[in-house]
Amino acid sequence: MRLLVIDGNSIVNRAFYGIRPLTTKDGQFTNAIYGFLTMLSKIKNEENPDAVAIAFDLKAPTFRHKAYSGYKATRKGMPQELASQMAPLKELLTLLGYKIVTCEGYEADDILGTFASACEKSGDECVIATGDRDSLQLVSEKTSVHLCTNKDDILYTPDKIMEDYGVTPAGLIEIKAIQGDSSDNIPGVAGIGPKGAGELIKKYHTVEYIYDHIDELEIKDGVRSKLKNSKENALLSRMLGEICRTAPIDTDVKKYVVDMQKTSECARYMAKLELFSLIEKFGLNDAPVQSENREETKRLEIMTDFDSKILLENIIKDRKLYFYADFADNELKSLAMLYDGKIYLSSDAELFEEILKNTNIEKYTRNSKALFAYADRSGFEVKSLVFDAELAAYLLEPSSKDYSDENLCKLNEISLPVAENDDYAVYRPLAVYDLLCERLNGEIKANEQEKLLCDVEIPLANVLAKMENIGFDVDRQGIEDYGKNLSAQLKSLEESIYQSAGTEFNINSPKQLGKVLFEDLGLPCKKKTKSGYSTNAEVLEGLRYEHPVVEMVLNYRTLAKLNSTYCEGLLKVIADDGRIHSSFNQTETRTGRISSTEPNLQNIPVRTELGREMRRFFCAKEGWVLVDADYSQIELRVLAHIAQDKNMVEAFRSNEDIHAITASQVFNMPLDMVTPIMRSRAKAVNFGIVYGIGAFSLAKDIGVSNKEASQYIKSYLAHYSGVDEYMKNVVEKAKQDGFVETMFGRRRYLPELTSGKHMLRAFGERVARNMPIQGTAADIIKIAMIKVNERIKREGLKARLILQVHDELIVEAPLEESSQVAALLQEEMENAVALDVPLTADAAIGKTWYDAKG
DNA sequence: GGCTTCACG
DNA sequence: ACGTACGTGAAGCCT
Repeated sequence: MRLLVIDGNSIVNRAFYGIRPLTTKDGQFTNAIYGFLTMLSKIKNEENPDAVAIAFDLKAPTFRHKAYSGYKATRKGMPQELASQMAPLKELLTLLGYKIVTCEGYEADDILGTFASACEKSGDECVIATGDRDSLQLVSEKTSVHLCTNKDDILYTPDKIMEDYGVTPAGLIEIKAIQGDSSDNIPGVAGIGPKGAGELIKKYHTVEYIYDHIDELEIKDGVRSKLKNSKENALLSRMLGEICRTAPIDTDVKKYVVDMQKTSECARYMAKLELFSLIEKFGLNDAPVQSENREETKRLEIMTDFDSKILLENIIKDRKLYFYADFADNELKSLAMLYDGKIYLSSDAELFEEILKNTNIEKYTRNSKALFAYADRSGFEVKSLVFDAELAAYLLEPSSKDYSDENLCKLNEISLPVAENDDYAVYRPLAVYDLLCERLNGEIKANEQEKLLCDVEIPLANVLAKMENIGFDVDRQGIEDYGKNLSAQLKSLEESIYQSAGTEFNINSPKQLGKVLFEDLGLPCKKKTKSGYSTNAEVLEGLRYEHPVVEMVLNYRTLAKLNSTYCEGLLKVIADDGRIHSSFNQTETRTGRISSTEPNLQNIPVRTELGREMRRFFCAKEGWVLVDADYSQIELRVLAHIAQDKNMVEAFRSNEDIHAITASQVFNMPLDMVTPIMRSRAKAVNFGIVYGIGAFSLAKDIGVSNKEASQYIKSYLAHYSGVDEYMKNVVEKAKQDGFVETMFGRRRYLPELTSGKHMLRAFGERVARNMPIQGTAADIIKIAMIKVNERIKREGLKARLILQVHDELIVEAPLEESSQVAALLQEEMENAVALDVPLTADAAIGKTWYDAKG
């Protein structure tokens, strides 16, 4: 037989650098994939092999995976633009029926050498396709090398090697030992290059012979002394330069016969990568249509009458289960399991618990937070939940609004089976859930997001489930009294406003209010909205002294907000247990933060004293206290780390007031001369930088001229040059990749960057600057939450995490645990990840949220 | 259901 | 010439 062995890494490099950058609409680079497959097709046509093996190096893990355990961030090796194509390429090759060969501890070269030797023994023919002349040493009567160069491909046989180099293939190893190879860290003999090495080997054949007869050789004394000086290096190089031929791989040629079965998947995958010309090249044109037709005729099979025990045994044998669970009133309503292509429906809570608790059943599901919550209420832990399609889809496309199974199937072009009964229609996606999960998981792997999914999002769902179940104790009576007080004040304010304005109108209607202020009273209008006059607080502030009614309206607004959103709003959602159980949404934000709804506990007032009073009603239960810890300047610290800004890193290491230091840098004066005004301006610049700043908005924010504001920014970026560089680079990279990412590989795609509209593009650029910072901070506190819960469990405490507010965690703890909890909370938050700057968190203890917040 | 406003990080 | 900082959720008005 004739075996073609592809040097995968070498060919993919050639493809990447040889073909202009190509990307899909959403920014996935595809030029290396395209180039590889084109080259593969050409080589196959020319060489006509019976079997094909594709060898790859096992790539070193990238830094992100190590960051979780505190590894310092450095990335080397292949550029991201190429690295991001490796996984999709391998997936596609596999779908095309090729076998990929890798081997722990061995490089692709060694795999080539091993195949060559094996063919030698078995009498098969071997053709090695590579772009790298290193492999020429493997040439023999049975092995040829198909060398891909920029111009033409050259086929090397022993004769061709003799013609080009004047030595045998084995002689090439000897030449290399003397000549050296800087790219492989092979030293060779100092001062002798390819020409000199070639002459020596042509004459004396081996390095060993040269050194055994060093004083008898007919060579110049200069060359002799160079050889003598580098003897050790030369002998070492001789060893390093010889390709290993004994990698532990399967060399049975028959196993590498190409067998393409998944034609339709191939065609779809290529279509997804927008490589339409390849579909034709590989003859896959008709594939998708056929497969759609086949799938459409599939009927949904529902099983309702079966023995739970037998099914459970079968599932345990499979070690894997795809299922949906639905709940009603905190009870299991239906459990739908995919087994043997059929849907098994059950409401057997015992079976459900057996499955969830079983470590040997890998569970693939959706809405894992609800599962965790159910298990938490029932008093057991879910084990081996390895995949959640919603969470996976969120990591793949965080800007999406619809993670329903139907939509995910649609996006992945998976057609659903037909349901004959409407009641069962909801299970249609479950019938193809194995396919969907496989597809999503493949993409997660291709994006290198497995750790983010398995070590962050899935465990976090468990933490959030427990937080929702526990809830936050509130003082109902307190809120009611506070609300009554507000209502009374509102009533009297309302009358004063009518009197002052000289007319009765709905103060809550911006439209009516605008008419009264700007038409009836004739106040000057500075700003407009789409639908009329703007009456927001900023505008009203400006009119405060123009007319007494303005101040009253401002007050009215403040009180009305407190009353309706907070007093009335919160009273509506107090549960029977006297606590508020917010929902924490894990797939809502485009940056990786969590959000909170019904009610939103992440925007309880704090900035004004009156509003802050609300927090007195959020309390710990009898005999317990709240322990509240928040990160100090987490986003700026993340920025210092990501941008690797020497100055800013130093500032944080000094543990001084960062805004004051910034002021002293921007205003160029000693730290003790910084005034409060200067500090507050510097603080605004720091915030602005994180948000992707413009001079106009900064000027508006701190009330200085546009010119002055842009001066601040200029000075800031001059002092923090690492930040300046980061801000430029991150936008540049986002334009190339089509997305930005956090330290942990969370992505956000930015189609805005390719927009022709200036506004939209500028927005995309600000987001590119902001998301890696906000997102990394979000990743960090998520990791901290998981660690805090693990720690509390490990130490056997009763304390429990009840709330997260982006950079703040709240734990409810028995009074006697409070100092231990405060210490562990601070410790886990500060050590959640290791950055080049310290992370600091401050913890405080109190009976209510008001008291516990620093 | 879109718009405006305002609460939080 | 454009319009002006990132990320959320809730309430109320109005079409």
